[in-house]
Amino acid sequence: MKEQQASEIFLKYLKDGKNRITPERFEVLDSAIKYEGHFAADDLFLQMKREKSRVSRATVYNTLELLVQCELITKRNFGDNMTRYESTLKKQSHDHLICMDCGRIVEFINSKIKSLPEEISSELGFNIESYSFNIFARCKNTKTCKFNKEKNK
Amino acid sequence: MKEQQASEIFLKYLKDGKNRITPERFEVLDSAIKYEGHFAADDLFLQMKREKSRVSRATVYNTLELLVQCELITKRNFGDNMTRYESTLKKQSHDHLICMDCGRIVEFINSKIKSLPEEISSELGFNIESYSFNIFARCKNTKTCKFNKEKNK
DNA sequence: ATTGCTGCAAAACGTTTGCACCTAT
DNA sequence: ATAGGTGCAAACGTTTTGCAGCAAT
Repeated sequence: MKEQQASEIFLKYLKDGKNRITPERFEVLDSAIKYEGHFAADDLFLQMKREKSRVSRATVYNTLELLVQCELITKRNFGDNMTRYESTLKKQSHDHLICMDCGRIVEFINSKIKSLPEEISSELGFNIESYSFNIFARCKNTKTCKFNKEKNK
Repeated sequence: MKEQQASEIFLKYLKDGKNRITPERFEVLDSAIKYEGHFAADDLFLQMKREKSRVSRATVYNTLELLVQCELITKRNFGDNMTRYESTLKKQSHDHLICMDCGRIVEFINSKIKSLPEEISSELGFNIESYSFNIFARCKNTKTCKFNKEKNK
């Protein structure tokens, strides 16, 4: 998917839902797509602020929710009570392993997981919406682990 | 596992770790075991307070962490930025489906998941610590869904 | 003209911390 | 005697809200 397509999808979503089309919302979309890796809402807000954007914190938080709803970004939870987001643009669906020593997040794809969430939902009488599968682990080889929780968020 | 065994496990854990053995800590253990289903730290604190316990909020939060470390309770995250706990006493390991309409939490056991987290960790060069697998879904039959997010936490 | 969206600051929320006192060792 | 734990309140970091003004329809 190209960046321009993302704008089009967002535009369509806003129109269909009778949401207003504002420059701020597209600023947030652009910054979210540009952001490398996982980010908290406030990370994005601060980054935008650094780049002299005038978009407010409230708007960033609100817009991220809209972007989740039209599936341009994904919401993640790595067990630290902080919502993280991730653009779906360049990546296929994947899951995460979080190193409990250094906080590093490793993405992986495992074919055995793929069908499970839908299968289980159906069995239980539900329609799946999404799922999250996180593994919490520690590096076997501590040399590769930087023991730096702060930098790897 | 019986409740008394839990106290013994906790006692052993505290001694081995050179942590002090205090009545407050065992009060928290007892209340956590008694609590039906999943609970937030503050839920437990308030419940204890209602039952005239004098244990402080800080002690409840601290002790819950100790109980997680000796595996008497499990930490959960259902994507709402709130840490939830659950006694491991009466149940085997399981995963959760959360209804996005009513907030109901359905527990399930699926044999295909069991070995996956360890397998994947190992492949990636990590030692597994724990994992979380949550499915977010909506009731197919809306009649069974109470649409009451507040009460089903 | 009418809503809905925005920016700002303040409030809310769950959680953590600082500190003086206390208590298990 | 001395760490370490406790209770309390205040602080913290993330997120939400209230409100006046603004801008997309």
